[in-house]
Amino acid sequence: MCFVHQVAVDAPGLQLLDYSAETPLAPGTLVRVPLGRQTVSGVVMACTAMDDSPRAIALRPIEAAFDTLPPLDAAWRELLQFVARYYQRAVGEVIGAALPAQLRNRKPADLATTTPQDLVYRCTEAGLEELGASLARRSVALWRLARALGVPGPEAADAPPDPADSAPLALSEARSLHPQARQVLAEWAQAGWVELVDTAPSAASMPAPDLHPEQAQALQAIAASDGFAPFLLFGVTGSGKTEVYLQAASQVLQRKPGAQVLVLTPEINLTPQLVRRFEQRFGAAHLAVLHSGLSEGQRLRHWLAAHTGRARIVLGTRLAVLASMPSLRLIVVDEEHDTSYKQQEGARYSARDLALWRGRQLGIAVVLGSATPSLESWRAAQTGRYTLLTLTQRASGVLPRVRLADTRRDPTLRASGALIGQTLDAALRQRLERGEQSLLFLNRRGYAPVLSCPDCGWMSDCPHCDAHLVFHRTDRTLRCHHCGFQAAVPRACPGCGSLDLQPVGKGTQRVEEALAEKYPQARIARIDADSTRRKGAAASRFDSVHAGEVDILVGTQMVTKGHDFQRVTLVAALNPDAGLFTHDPRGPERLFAQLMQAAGRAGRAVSDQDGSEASAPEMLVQTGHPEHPLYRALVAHDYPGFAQAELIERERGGMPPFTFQALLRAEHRSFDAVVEFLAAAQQLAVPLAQPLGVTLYPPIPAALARVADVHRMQMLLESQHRGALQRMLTSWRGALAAQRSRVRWAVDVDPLDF
DNA sequence: AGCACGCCGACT
DNA sequence: GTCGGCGTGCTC
Repeated sequence: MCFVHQVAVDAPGLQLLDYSAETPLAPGTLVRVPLGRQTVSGVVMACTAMDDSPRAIALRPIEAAFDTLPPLDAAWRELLQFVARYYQRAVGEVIGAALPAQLRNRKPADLATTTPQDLVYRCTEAGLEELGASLARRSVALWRLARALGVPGPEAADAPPDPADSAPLALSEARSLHPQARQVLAEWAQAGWVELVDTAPSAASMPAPDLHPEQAQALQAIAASDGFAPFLLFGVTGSGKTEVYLQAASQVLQRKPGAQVLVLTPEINLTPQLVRRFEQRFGAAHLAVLHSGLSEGQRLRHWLAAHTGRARIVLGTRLAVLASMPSLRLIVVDEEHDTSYKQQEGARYSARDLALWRGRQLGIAVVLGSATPSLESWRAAQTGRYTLLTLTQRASGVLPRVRLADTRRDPTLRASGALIGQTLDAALRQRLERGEQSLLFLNRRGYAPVLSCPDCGWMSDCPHCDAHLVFHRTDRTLRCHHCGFQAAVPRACPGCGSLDLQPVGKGTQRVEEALAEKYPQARIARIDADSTRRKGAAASRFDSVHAGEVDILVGTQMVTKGHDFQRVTLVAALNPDAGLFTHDPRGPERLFAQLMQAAGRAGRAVSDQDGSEASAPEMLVQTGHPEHPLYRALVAHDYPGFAQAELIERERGGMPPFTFQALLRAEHRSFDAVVEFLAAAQQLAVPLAQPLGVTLYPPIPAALARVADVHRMQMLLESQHRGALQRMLTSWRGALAAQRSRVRWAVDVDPLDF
């Protein structure tokens, strides 16, 4: 007697494969199976007794099972299959995205050592006082450990230690700071410098603050819900959405022993404050974090904590939506409009949409939070599919006043290269005089987006992409932000030999330089992808802003996310107009969200020196189109009005959320090959699309038509009905695969970028 | 994705 | 005469 197991194997491009085993294995069991010459991990999806019917392929046996692990439950397996089906990918590819790499390339025996419960240490008062002095000056790793526990650095040796500095440190984290962390911490515990924190699942470790009436009402609605209940929590920055998440989570955990909560956030490294609040409320031991910045070891540990139910709260980025959570009872999606929830390679899933799918599957509440919801969610709330919960009060001060500075009437901006108009200049000087902080943001890093020759019109274009090389002044390079190409700045124009090459446009570096020249007394910091590439660089820059060591902060969108700057009273957008006139239909929506989010960074500064009242928080937008409805809505803080207008446009244009879309993307080094492939694809699509009422659009070049010498084109499909589009895609995909083209292609369902 | 097999250029 | 380039095909 023998049993056939259908296994989802960790190999992109593969559907379920059949393997044999002497004894039946439960569905969900993680196994190691032979695949060609190698051995890979997989998940048993089904098991049947072997019949006598002859098979085309001889079965190979399952090599081993991870029998110390609980099997993946039916709900998770269904999720896996759904993602593969809906996003038109092989199951094997989704497995690769969902399981941590260490599960995928480890043997079951190796796993036993990583499963014991994480230990969490905290510094004692004695430790805070004495530990620092005991450390050899040169052991950087030991200092890293000590600092993580809250031990003050050597420079602060004179100041009395503050017990509030003590921070809990999990052994799993400590290992990444010091290779022998286990031993070192054990020794420190012996010396009485650190103590083990009780990590038994118990009541919350920090009391919850009182809610204001709107928050209480929202919490009440979530708590009272039964079955699948999607909520849109609509509230401006500072209106206390996070506190609603925390207390909703807390209620769920109290109500049902062992229950789990999933909290999704766009980019975890930009939202340390959110992580900290969940840690403080529920204790680090009950929290698992899942994001791409973790080491493989950490990733495995946190994944296992979620899978075994040890973690009560799982906080993570989009990939966390695929985590195994056997007792999931509540899902929160913070900043639900954020486009980083959409995976942009491989299985192009939307974590926000999958969160809703899981919520429906399990019959639980899903809370989507945003100050500027996606139009999809806003419409769902308008039509009653989601329950709208609104927070209008801002706990931490008033909303900043938004002012539009008309750049057309500003003589100072006439000069070529001028960046700071009169209005902004006055506002900046006022902040500098009062010792308050300002935040300037623009969407270009580098010094200038392009270097150009005024004589012959030559531009610094990337030889490998259809994009400009960006001029970086600090190291005098021209860099392609798409393929990484770098070149030295040419001495003379390659076109005509002119020596007068000019930077055109403004990047963060150039703004920083202009500010330094204009305000020599100001302390200026720049935060963008270039200045924060080093690990921890972003955090230390944000810290110095919080500490008041910076007067003017310049950055890209990065600075508008996640961080509350209490001392910032002025936020300025230097040149956001480009976002108004893109060909991207979601351009305005994104611009509005970005500006609103930036506005939220301006808090009510508490003047700490002489007790005088701080400036009222203000946002300034430099624009040549102050009459534009988007800016009008921004000034009025009127998201609903803006959304209403955009939705009317969308409906008129037959665009999402009124239709459903899919994109076939194709790319190859040979342009002709791509054209040929898409022409064939279109031919195949016509007979499939017609009976289903799916609209086909002709192939067009992608927004970035060439990246690293690879040509990219795409073709759009649209339908009134999700189901019809799905059926069309499934059969089309089969026909395309049968083409055996050398062109790389993939279907993107519900695409965000065109 | 790996990892084969499979036919064409520069080396000991 | 080989070593090896990566194009295409398969993995139960």
